[in-house]
Amino acid sequence: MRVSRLMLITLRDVPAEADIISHQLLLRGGFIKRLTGGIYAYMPLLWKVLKKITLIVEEELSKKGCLQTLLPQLQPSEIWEKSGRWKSYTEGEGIMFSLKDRQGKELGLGPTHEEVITQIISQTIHSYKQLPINIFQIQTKFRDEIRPRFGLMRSREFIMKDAYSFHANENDLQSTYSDMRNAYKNIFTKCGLDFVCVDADSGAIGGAASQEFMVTAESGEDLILISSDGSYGANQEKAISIIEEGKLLDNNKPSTRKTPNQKTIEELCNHNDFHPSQIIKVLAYLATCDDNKKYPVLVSIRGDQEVNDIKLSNEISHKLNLNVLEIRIISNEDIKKQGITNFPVGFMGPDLSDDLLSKIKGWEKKFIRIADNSAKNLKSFICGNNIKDEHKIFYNWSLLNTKQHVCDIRKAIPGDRCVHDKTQKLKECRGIEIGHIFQLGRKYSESLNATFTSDKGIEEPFWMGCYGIGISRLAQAAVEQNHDDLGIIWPVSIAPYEVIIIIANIKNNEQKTIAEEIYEKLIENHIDALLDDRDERAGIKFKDADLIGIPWRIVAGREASSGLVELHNRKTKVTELLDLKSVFKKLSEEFNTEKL
RNA sequence: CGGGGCGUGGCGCAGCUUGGUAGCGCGGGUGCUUUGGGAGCACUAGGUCGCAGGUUCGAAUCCUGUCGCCCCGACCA
Repeated sequence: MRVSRLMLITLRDVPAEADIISHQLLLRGGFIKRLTGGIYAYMPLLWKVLKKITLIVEEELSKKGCLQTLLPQLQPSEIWEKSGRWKSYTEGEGIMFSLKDRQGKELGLGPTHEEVITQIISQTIHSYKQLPINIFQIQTKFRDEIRPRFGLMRSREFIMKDAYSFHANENDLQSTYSDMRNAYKNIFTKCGLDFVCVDADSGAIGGAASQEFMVTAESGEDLILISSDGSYGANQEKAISIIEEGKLLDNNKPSTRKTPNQKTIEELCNHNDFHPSQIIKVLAYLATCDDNKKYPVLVSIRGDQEVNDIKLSNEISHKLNLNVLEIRIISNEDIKKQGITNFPVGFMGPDLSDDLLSKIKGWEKKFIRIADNSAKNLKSFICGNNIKDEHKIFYNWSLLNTKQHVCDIRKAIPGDRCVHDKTQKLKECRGIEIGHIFQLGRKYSESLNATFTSDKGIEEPFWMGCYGIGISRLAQAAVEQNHDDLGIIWPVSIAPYEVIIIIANIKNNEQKTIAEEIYEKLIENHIDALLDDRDERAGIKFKDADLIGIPWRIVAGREASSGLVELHNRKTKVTELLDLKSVFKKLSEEFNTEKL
């Protein structure tokens, strides 16, 4: 391609809409153009990048025996009703765009395709003999994000690769899952990215095991925790760790103590000789579920620890067998609105009586009581006495007449010791999620009644897996990770063009001739080359080449008359003055091309 | 949803406090000079000042409403 025909419009100033470097560079280089909030046009240069990523993905998936398809984006509400996701995806903070057609029938714009593919597979596949199946598509997805931001990182319309696998049994699912994990590692390595694979929460998709692939970058939206040896990594939403030993509380006689106005752990410790790890912190939450009911939840956790809301929300989901749409701390306003006068905020114990809820309207009248292991494991502790300005001290669980659901809802933090190896500690880094793989199990096949006949002649729901890659997000993540103050430094494998040949002075015929000769030879040898034939000053061409991040630059300039050109590497910034033969030799080594 | 900020040629901004119907830099076009790191000079084109009301002799500027965009928060007792 000749730059004169490339529609290359670069900006010197940073557009005000962009905040992070990758977004700024993509805009300045003319890779993307915003149409409206969270919706972008992929300009020709970026489309080349996206196609290269796509090719790598297709090639690696094809190696694993995946089939490619293209599924409808407009989807009827019925299949989403059946899977139980219509409400949670369209109401409240749901992310699905929904609309009505002229008959008044409800449709959704696909944010993902579990429902569609499950229905189609169940209609076409009937026997275990036809399994397993692993099928994927690369296409535009729509999500009405609460807050789109950072350009392609969190946009409302984006390109995603999603694959779905169907199996006769769990073992087979697990083996495909691990196949796909390897395929993903190959894909991201080929794309030239630094990434980590971490344990993850499966979120609204649901299912059992799930892992995320993260491109490490300062601006990442996710906090990930990694062991120093790299053998354990998890999203903080999911991370587990060994809790620091607390300070043991003396085994004194249980009693109560007046603690006027000491509502917080800090105040309690300041006024008494307590350590936060000796106190049980009790938090009242309100969970809104997809049965339209609001459930009060009483959470107990050791005073020096924090609650992981995702873990908490998952536990409630499991316990009630419902989807939790929203979970939040019960606010003073809630209490006021409900007309409860004696709610002992700051002085609650795990045994807070359900009687408090008796007059409440619109909430369930019993607390779901959840105790984190950290609280349950305390032999002797301090906790609220359920009366204003009073705490129980030197108490133990057998003295509290209460039944708790005991589990792990503790937030792991950097510095915690690792479960797999006590000598290692978790360190934090930020990541951009570019891939996510799930073992869905039979959640969707059961709800959508998608079955096959097993080798025993019995109808069984499929075992399913699903595997996503954010193609457009990956492109931007690559920029976030690979740039300098001059612009983008694309990894060669996904660069829009591999080589740019600059004619320093277009009016100089020797330069022009030698540049054209190089250009033709590169094109002949299937090297993706750009020829900057614009009638511009050399400086502009250098700036543009750097900004749009072409990995190799050849300059036909001053030395053209003696048959020499410059070969410059964008990343290493090494420049060599070479004759044509040497240039071709070097490039043929770089690109594994025999002919050059 | 809540809070904050911003809407003025393609991009970045000034003007608004104290009303008098738009200006700068970049970019575009033409010409001359220049020619290895976003050139210089001259000329030139391009704007219903987001939109709708209102106040006023007169509104980019003041008032009301509305739409759009960006940022922060979705939090512990």
